[in-house]
Amino acid sequence: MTELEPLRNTFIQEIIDADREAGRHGGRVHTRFPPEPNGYLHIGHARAICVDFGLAMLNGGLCNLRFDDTNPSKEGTEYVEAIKEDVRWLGFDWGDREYYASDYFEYLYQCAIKLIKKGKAYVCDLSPEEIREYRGTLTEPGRESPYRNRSVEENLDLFQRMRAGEFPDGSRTLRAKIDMASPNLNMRDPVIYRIQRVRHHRTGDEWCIYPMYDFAHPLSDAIEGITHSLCSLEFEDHRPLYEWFLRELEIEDPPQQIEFARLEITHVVTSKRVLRRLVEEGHVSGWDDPRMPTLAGLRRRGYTPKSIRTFVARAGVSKTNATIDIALLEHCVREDLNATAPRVMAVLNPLRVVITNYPEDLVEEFPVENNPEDPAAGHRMVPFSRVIYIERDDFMEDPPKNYFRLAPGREVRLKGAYYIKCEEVVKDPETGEIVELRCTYDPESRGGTTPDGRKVRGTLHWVSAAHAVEAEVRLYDHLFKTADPLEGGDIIANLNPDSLRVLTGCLLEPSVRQAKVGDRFQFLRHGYFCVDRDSTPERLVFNRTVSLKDTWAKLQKA
RNA sequence: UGGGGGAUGGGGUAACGGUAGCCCGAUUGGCUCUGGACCAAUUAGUGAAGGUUCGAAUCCUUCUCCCCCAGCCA
Repeated sequence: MTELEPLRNTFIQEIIDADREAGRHGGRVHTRFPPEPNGYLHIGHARAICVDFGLAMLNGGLCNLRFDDTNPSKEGTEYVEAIKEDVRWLGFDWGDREYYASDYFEYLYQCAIKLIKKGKAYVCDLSPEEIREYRGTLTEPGRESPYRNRSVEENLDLFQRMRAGEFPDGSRTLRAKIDMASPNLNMRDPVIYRIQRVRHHRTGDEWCIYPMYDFAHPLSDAIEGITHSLCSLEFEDHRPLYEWFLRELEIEDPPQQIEFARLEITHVVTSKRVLRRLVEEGHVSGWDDPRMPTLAGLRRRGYTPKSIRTFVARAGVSKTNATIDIALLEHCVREDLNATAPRVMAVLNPLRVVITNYPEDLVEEFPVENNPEDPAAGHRMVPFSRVIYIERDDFMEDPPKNYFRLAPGREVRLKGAYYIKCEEVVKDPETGEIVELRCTYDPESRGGTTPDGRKVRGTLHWVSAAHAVEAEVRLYDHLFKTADPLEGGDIIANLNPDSLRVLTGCLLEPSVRQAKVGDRFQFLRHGYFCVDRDSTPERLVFNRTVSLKDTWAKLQKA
């Protein structure tokens, strides 16, 4: 995965280098990717995955997959399966190191007991509202809980009875005894265990008390021998707490938490809450709608894992909150697909062309290269006959001077076949719509060049009417029309009404007939497309992954 | 007006006291049987003000702006 190489150029790598030089952690590098199984992974997670796994890989270390499943009310097995599939798809392997915070519940419980015995934790009877009141504010210190100075014995007894299920949900908590006057709110006696009678997806009804993230995370890292615990910026404030637990529990060779910025992209939203809303309100067809920034959506859209890794590496990793232009992501898929996707001719909006001087029943086959970027890809034979279809946009009755395509009296090249000249435009007498072009071909131009070497500026793609395969093509655009989906405060108002255009009756060259779900192609002069899972042999369905850069479109706009 | 972070061309990201570089984008030109790709060039930057120094994006001082934190979420 050489595309991950730029990750060496990050402040995290510098820390790793310094650690190794100092001989810390015995020179080991061991990271973890710790998703909470409460939703689908999205492009934002891709950075975390690439950084966690990538940095381990780049440093000859290991990365664990650990499900942070300490809140059963939101989590479920369906998510763990989806997450595993997505991480694997992105190209990473955690070997047999698939862990769950819930595997450590007993150990965590014992750690809590230890804290109580040290006088560093206590059972608190305050209600959630009271805890909030006692916590103070950003500018005022908190007040100590009246239960703060219970004896070790009483705390031990109460905590054991919490576990035994003697108290109702929410009635008591176990809290770390730190400092209610700390300017860091996280240090104001944070709750480390709550009572919650919710069935856990792995431990079932074994527990009715569950540890909080701040408590479970450092200890899970410690158990797994993690050296560098990488997380996002909002946890910077939690680092003192992370370290407090490790210190109080006398963990040897403790892991260190290092924070970096989340990945934000223009025209994209990565909030789980918002993504869920889009799905639930039907603005998209599901979590894997090709417009969704989920890994499942990107996969269905046709993005390659490699292009996403490249994107993450090129975007870089820092502590600056930054929004990367979606153009970089699109550039990365184009770059990958340009090198690998077989070319195919597809007429999305067909215009019938009759070549009047071409024999009525003749069918010729022309070789067309599968990928000019890759000679090894070879070529295929494409059938040609008297009636063909070209793109409606490739003809203009009254063209501007910089239009190189077909127009009355003009000559163009049909890719790999012949030069044709437009002789007549046939219109529907009622509507005036152009229904057919009547052209002549130059037999001398067979294969795409003429002996006289005359230049033709335009080369069009085409399909033979008699051999064409019909397909549905779904054209996707950014889900949000504004670079910042939150602009103006109303996400829904910023939805791009043209984010999906479904084209039916598209005509493709016959070589695509065998295409299987997930196969990727470049439709010549259009963009990159892949076969959608809705596709059947009778009814092919393609998704546009990304368009080709279109300088003509740009010229038109100007 | 508590605490924790952050500011380098249009968007990202390097440079760790010594030529501000790279990627994306944009623009221009070249090439082309994809108006793609490719090639070349251009564009444009150290948040502000002081200070230290032969020399400052980098060190010091002050200021400005932005992000995060008051879940029994992670």
